[in-house]
Amino acid sequence: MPVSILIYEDNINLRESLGNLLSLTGDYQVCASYPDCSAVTEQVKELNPDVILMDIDMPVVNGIEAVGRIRSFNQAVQIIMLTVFDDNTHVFDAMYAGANGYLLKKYISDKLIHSIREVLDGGAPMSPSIARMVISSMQKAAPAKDYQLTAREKEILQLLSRGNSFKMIAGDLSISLDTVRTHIKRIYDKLHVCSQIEAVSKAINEKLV
Amino acid sequence: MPVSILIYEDNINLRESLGNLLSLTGDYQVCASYPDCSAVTEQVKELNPDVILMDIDMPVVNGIEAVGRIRSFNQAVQIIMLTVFDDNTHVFDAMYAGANGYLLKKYISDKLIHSIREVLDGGAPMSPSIARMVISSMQKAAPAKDYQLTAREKEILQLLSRGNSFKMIAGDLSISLDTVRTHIKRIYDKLHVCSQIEAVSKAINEKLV
DNA sequence: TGATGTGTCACCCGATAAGGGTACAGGAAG
DNA sequence: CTTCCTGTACCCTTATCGGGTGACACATCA
Repeated sequence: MPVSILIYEDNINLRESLGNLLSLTGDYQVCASYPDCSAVTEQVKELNPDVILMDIDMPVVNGIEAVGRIRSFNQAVQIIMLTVFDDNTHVFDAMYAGANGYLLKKYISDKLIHSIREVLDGGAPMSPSIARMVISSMQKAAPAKDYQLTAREKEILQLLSRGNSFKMIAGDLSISLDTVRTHIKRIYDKLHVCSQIEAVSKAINEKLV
Repeated sequence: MPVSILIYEDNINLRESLGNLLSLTGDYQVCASYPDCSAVTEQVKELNPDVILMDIDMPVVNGIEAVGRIRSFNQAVQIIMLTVFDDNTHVFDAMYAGANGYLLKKYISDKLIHSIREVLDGGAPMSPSIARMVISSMQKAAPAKDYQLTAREKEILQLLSRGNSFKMIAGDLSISLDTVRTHIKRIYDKLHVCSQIEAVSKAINEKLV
C-alpha cells in the first residue's frame, strides 16, 4: 500500500509540482491537496493520510494553527512543514504546535522524498539551518553565572523560589525566622537585588535553582 | 586548505577506521586522534581544528565533559558527537554542553562525510532518531494551562515576574497603586496562590509569561 | 433592560518583608 | 593564632504586601 500524502499549499504551481514530484516515485500517493486549511479537521479525519505537507503562509488559517488543530485529535500523522520562513518564531511555533519536520522550500527538490522517508522512519527531517537553530536554542541555556552563593544560601533561595515565605523556610529548615532573614539579606547582597521578587525572578531566569 | 579534523575515540579500531575513511576524501585531514580527553584543552588550543569528532564513553574524561571544557574557551570549532548512546540524558547533556551535531555510530559509514560537510555549512547533523528526540522535547513543553487571566492581568503578572514592585508597576502603567493591588489580588485568586513569590514562581514555571 | 466582567480607584488593618545594626560560635585559611 | 567567612540569632523602624470592602465607568451579553 503506497504512502498517502495530503498537501496544503496555497501556491497552485508549487502544489502541482509537489504532486508531480511525488507521483514519480510510485511509493507515494497524493490523496488530496488543498490551497487552504479552513476545513483541515474534516479533511484529515476523512482522508487519514500518512503524511501531511504543510505550508505556513496560507490564507484564512495559517499552517501552524492548522497543525495545532490536527494534533488535537491525531497524534499519528506525520507533519512536515514546507515553507520559506526560517526565523525563530515560525520554526519554534511550528515545533511547539506538533510538526515532525521542517523543510525550507529551497531544499524541496533535493530533500523532499528523502524527508518523507525519514519522517516515516521516526526521524525529524530538518533543513540544516533549522536544525542548527533548534539545537542552539537548547544551548543558550545560560552560562549560569556564579554569584558565590554558599550551599545554605542556595538552599534558601531555592525554597524561596518555590513560593515559600520566610516563615515557611524557617520551619522547613528548623532555624529561626531571623536567621532566614540574615541569609536572605546576604543573598540580596550577592545577587544585587533588594526584594524577594527580584531575587526569585533572577534565580529562576538564570537557573540558579 | 583541507579541513582539519581532531578525533577523540577510545576504541583503537574505530579511531583508525575514521582516519582512513576521512583520508579517502582528500578534503579532510585528521590532524590528530586521541584515545582520551585528559589533555583536551591543550590539544584543542594547539591544533585548533575545524571539526572535532567526539566519542562519549571514554576513560578519564567523558566526551560531554570534554565538550564543556572546549566550549569554555572556543565557540568556533564544530563538534560532532559520535556515539552509541541514544538515550535522552546523553543526547541532551551533549547538546547543552555545546555539541553541534550528534551522530549514532551505526550511521557513521553512511553519514559521516556528509555530516562534516553539513556542520561546516552551519547545520546540525543528527541521526534521525536523535532529531526526533530533540523536537519531541520541545513539544512536550507544557500545555500552558489557561487560568483565564485577562490581558491586563497577564501584563501585570509579567511585570511582577520581572522583579517589579507594585509601585514600579503602577508607575510603568501609569495607574494607581491600588489598581495594581486589585489586579494582583484577582491574579492570586485565579492562580490559586496567595503571595508574590508563589505567583511569580507559578508564572515562570508554567510559562504564563 | 439588567446582569456580568473588566479596569480603574480608594481606604482599612494586620502580617510580612526590607533595611539597618549587633552579636557569637565554629571552621577554614592565612 | 588570628582573621575571615558562615550560620546562627536578636533588635528596631519603615515600607510593602495580603485580605477585605466598596465604588464607578464601560463594555458585552442575555
